Amino acid sequence: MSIPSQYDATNVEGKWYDYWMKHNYFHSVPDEREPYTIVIPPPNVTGVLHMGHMLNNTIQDVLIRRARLQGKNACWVPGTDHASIATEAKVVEKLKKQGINKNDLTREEFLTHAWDWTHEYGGVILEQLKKLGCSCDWNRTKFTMDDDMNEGVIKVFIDLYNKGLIYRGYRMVNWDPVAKTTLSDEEVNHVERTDKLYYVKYRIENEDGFVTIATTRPETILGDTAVCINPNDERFAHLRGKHVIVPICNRIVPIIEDDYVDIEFGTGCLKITPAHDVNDKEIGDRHNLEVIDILNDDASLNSYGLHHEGKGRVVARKDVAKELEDLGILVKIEDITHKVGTSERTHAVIEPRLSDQWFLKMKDLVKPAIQAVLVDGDIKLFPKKFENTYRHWMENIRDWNISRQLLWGQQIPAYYYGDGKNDFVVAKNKEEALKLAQEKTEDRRLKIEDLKQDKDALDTWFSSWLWPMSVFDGIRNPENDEINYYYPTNDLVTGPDILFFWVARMIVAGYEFKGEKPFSNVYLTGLVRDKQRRKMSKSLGNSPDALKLIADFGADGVRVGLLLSAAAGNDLMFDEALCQQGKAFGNKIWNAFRLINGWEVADIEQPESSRIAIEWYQSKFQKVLLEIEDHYSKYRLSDVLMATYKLIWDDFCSWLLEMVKPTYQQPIDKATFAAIITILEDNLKLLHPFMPFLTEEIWQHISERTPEQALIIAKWPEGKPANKKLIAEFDFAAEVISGIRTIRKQKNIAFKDSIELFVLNNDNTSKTFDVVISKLGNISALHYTDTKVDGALTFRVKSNEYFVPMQGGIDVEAEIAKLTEELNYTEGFLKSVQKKLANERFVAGAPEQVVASEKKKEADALAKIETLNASLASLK
RNA sequence: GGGCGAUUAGCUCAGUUGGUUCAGAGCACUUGGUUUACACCCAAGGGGUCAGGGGUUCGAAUCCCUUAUCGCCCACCA
Repeated sequence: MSIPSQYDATNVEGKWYDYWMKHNYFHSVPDEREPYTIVIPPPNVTGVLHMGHMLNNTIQDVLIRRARLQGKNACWVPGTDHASIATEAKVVEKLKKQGINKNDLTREEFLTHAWDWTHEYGGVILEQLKKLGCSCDWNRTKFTMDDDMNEGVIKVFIDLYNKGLIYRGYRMVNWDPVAKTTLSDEEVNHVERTDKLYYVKYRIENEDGFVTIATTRPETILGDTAVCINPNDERFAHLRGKHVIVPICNRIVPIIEDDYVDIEFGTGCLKITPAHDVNDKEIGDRHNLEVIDILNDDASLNSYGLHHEGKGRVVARKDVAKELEDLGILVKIEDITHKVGTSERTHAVIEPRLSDQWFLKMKDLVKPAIQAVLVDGDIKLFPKKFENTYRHWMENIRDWNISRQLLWGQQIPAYYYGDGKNDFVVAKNKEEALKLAQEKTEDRRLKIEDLKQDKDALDTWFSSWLWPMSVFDGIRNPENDEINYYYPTNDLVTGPDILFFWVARMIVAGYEFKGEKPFSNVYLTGLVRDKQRRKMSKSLGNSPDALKLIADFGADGVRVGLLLSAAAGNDLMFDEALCQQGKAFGNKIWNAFRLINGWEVADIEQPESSRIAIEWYQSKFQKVLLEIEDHYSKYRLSDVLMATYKLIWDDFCSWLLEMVKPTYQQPIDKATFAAIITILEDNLKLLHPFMPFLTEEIWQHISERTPEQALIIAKWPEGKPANKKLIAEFDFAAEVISGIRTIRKQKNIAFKDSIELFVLNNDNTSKTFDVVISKLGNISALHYTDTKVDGALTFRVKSNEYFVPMQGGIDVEAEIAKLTEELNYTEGFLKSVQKKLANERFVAGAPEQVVASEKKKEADALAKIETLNASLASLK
């Protein structure tokens, strides 16, 4: 059988994914084993795989595969999110292209289009995750708008309403005029912009005087219902109790006094537009001002805009400014840099707007969630610094606006039966609603046709905050076997951008509806950026095509590339070169396998060098295994990977295989071969979470395996004590070999030419690895000596001296120069150590072992100087 | 405006409670190598006042103060 020298991922990966699927390894059902559960952060149903998903899901797959190898009942629940606002926007866009206006459609018609769209594009992203190797339990795939999920959401809404936590209120909300819906505070991003600040004169009623106000939104002048000054502002004392005339609309409005006004800012005089500013609304409430809403739902001006009616707010702003200028009351325009609220989804500038919306009271709900993370530590955030962010948000939480003026989503289960503000009931369907309404009104004549369901849908996050429970049907059937087995889940892997949207709210929901945390650990990934630190975005075009990357480097290569430098919470500077490194690593292991696979095994005696090499590697493996476990426990996955990488590349390939490798065309002994196979298998287990395809491929090449023996369900290596002394002895031997190689290089001695080596063993070093030194250094004879060897090249390891005799003598000058340099360095080092030791306060103040170690350093340096001087003397 | 975090080799980052193993890793770089596992490779090297300044200490990348730069989160100043 000939095996190609290049590992070909493309032909291998599909094969093993199919094999894993066929044998149902990803599927989990409750049993007696310890569960290990992850619920996927559901991507938007219509989304496509991008770098963020790749990173995120690779991390989850690493965790889930490791748990599986550890013998836990690993369950990774996949699914998608209906993403109300994003999906609805896409559907509206698509309909528009077909010449269909959303407003011309009935709710049912629109939803049909939306479902068509969902069925067409939905799940594409899940197929892409399969290419990445994600071992999700696909039988459990959920969608946040599945019937059972909807039921759960409605149940929760009713429950919270009945507890008095959900209320309907006429409030100032964030209005997205593009999506034509309200947004929660969390969906508003404040971005810095430079705008114009307009100074406008308002004439004082029945006087000649003016008062000047400053505004960035002159069009809102049409909604002004007062002008406000600070009661302590003496400059405006003469205005108290008077009225001004609002320009353009000539409305006569009072001058009011309120402490809110900052005397220092602008003109110290503020126009009040209660319908379009949060603060103005509050001031308006305090002073009983009229509220005049001048905007339509697309932010164009309504009839209060007078002759500007119908203009969009941007145009209206310009035109109003022009009109003010023509009226001669525009005093000046300044540039101002300030933060403007924009929509998370549409990026439109948010209009503060008054409307009837549904809210969830958060203050009490949040209490157990604060306790769990910040006091009890039941839930841990990685990295920890996010706990501060979490605290700040939780402690300043405001009520959650959960209604959206959208069709795509769970419709709010409130039914109106009359015209009054409170003429509604909340129920899971019309029949129940009718009963409740009849009871409430004591009017038995009320009919189903009299009920009208609230048009609004719920915020997407109002369904996804239940995700860890609802995927196990834990909302509808709170005590079912699945929820009791899998919940609370173990780890959640997601980006910090949805810490508030999702993570915090899931914690809140977990305690409220299940009385328990939803997960124990939260791993917050960083953002994937390009190597110039720019965010990856469609508009910049700097986001690599995920599937192309997999095609070029293999899923294993991409996974390694992503995780090589992805500390929790740190942004990831992505560079294709990292995937190349991952691919090269795969090839390296592939070739190690080829080497082993090519050996002919014979019933011959095991060489001592092989015996000791294997013993050493077993210890080294254990040492690294311990490090790896420690890194896993801290979610330091790139450190796990790097430790595995070095173990396999350096220790296994560069050292162990070279040590046991038989000479060309010679067979290998049985004992060594068997040990090497076991070692290779253990290495594959450690690597499997990161490179699942390659490792399974090699695993199955090593020997015939039944489905029960597949690597994906193999047993994680057992921890055993490591022989630290042996590892230290090897490290010493490795330095000796390195010294030999240096001399070979300097003197151009080819490896195939054997050399002699003399050792002056000042250090009383163990001889355990002499056979290895001889083999890897191609030493014909290794002699111990009590005296220096003349006419030889030398090097030192610790206090030992090594001599390589040279035919035709050596370059004395060069040798002297080399020794002199080493002597100078050592003397300088000695000086610094002695200075420390001469300091009485150091000797008195430092711990004993620190002083002892300094003394040892001193002794070592003195011994080394002595040998160096002796060598120099013999050369001269 | 408030808060948090960062600044260590050309790049990306480790560095846990100040002291053996503290100045490290991977990549990149330099030099040499057609050894029959692998050039996606092997071997040997070079490279850092630990952002600047001050302080505490016998001793500081590590603790404190300060300056600078960058990033993130929160916030209704027209």
